[in-house]
Amino acid sequence: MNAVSIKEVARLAGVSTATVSRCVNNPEKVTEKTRVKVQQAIRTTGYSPNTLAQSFRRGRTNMIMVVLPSVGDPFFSRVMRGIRKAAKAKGYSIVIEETQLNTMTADEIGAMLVSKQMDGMLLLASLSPFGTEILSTHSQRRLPIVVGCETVAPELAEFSSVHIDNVAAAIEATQFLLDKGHSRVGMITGQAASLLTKDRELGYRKAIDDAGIEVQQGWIVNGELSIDGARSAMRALLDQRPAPTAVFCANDEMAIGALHEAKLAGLLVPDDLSIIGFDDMRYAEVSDPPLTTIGQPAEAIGERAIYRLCSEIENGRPASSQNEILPHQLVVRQSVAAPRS
Amino acid sequence: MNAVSIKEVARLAGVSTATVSRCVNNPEKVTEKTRVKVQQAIRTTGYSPNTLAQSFRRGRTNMIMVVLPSVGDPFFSRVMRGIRKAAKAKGYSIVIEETQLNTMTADEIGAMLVSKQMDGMLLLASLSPFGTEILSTHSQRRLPIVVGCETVAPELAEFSSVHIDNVAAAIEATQFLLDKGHSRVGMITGQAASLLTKDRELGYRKAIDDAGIEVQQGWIVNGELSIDGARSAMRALLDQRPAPTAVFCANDEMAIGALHEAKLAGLLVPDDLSIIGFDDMRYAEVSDPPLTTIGQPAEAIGERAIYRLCSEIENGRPASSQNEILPHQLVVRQSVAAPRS
DNA sequence: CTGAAAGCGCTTACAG
DNA sequence: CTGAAAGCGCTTACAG
Repeated sequence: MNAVSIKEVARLAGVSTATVSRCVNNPEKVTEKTRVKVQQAIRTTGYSPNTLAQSFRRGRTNMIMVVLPSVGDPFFSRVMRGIRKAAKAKGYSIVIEETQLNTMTADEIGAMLVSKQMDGMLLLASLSPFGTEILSTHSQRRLPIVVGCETVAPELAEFSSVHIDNVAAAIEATQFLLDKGHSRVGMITGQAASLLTKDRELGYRKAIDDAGIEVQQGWIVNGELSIDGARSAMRALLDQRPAPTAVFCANDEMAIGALHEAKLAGLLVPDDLSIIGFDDMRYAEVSDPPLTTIGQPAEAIGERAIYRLCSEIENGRPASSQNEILPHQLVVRQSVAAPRS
Repeated sequence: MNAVSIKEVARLAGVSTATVSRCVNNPEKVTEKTRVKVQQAIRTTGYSPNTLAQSFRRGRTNMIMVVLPSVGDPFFSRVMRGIRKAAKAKGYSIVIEETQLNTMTADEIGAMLVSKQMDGMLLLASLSPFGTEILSTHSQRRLPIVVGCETVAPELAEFSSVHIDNVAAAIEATQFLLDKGHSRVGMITGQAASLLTKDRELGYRKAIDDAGIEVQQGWIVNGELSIDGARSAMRALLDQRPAPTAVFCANDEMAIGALHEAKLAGLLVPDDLSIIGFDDMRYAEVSDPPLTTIGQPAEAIGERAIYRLCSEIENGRPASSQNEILPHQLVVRQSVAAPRS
């Protein structure tokens, strides 16, 4: 049950613990003969250094905490791939933390970051109570924090970030609907607290506005970033008189729920109703009809965010935050058409 | 950047570090007066104990490692909910580890388990090279390991597990197809290495067999547990002459890919082809048509697995492993019908 | 109730 | 190249 310690290895190899340590960490500082002896002892005991003690002693864990809203969100598959790749290349390990909708407050996350001695944090989730508190508790310590995917909250402005231009992407999505000839365009958005959807909402409003259309009361509905929430939202949208002929959903998860609900209501998509999503998660391509959406360079976001974070860990936080904007892409499939008549 | 230590708090409060420690961990062992003084000092310094040092000193991390195949797999949303709930109730924190298809060998996982001083591990993924090595390296230490969701590999038989009866569930799913009148039933399964799908395959074979039907060459195709893999698999299935009129997919992810591919091939589901999935992940209900599938008590699996693991951590591993079987449930929706003609 | 002291497993100047 | 020794931050018998 309890692991072998360095002492036992030292005893078995007939050397000091310092030498064992060197063999493990700086083999070049040790004679071949000693090294062989020690390696032998390591093998027979099955010794594996106590990371806790190592990190404790070194004052450094070489670990990065990745905070995401939920394991089980398909969007993060690709982001994680980029994260793993970059972390591996830079020699860090990743600790995944879920915030699971307000299960964890900013204070808890912050305290955990410090108390677990993480070298830095990649924040892929935005909780509303996040901003100021994280700032106040940890900003003085200048803990390296990079924000990914999410737009940066004003209170988090001092941290660097890596994401697409959510406003521009939302404008593009909405404009695509407008260009098809739609004039009544609804939107299913996320909780008011969600920064992510706030920017997408901004883009939507801007596009509608620039088209000289007034956003009607009831065109923007909260879909709670979930399938079920989006289904209710879609019902509300369809109850409007006149109802929108096209709907922009702030993410694909909601688009899939909305799409289903529209079909349940007897509408043909895209003939009777056009739907556009956001994210291009892997289920978007195989939905019926395949979903037109905004593609995010998810893997690149993860990768770039880690590189940036590592650079901050190694060189300290830059004087001013830097926002790295990666290109998005409109993915045209079959859930959008011109309005009827 | 570097956190405040207990020393500084002690100095500020004018007490010993031992007293500060007591205030934090056993407040009842300290006078009210001292406690107030210390708490004040803690507040002004923003002290938060170094978990590393704590765990190191205590020889115990109170952490459980949860190993799952991939972040972004929607099935685990609900499992994680159960895990979190139980872990919180029992006072453990969770460390999530992804294995991401062979990115990590059994040895690495095992070494990590020991070196990170985890109190136990919940294994929700099965990699083929897992069994024996984990066993050989760590079994002597009797590290508490519980296997969840997955069927237990023979080499892992000494560990307890919590899962549904995959064989019975697969029989039920296949039987449902048979009962509708299908006689040519194909299956899209996972990699040969996947234990999970091996059991489901077993159930499928048993049901077909018991119906007096011979499983034809080419009826069982590897869909690699992915959407794309399942799409290829479905194409292969449809190339059969005569082609199956119904397909059992070893999980919903593949069912969704297969469903899409069937529709692309011009088939009507369920009229021309019936499809049944496994897992009842959240996208199953909103697929078109809604997917008939096997529902797993995902949250309960997570919860029970953690309780079992905690009990092993606290009371030691039981002499013989215990397998806890939770009830599954056939969820009838609209992707299955009687065969044509 | 409180403090002085030992020690968890490791690494790293410092001598030799 | 190698070893003796100090010390990372904390907790916990042991005295008092």
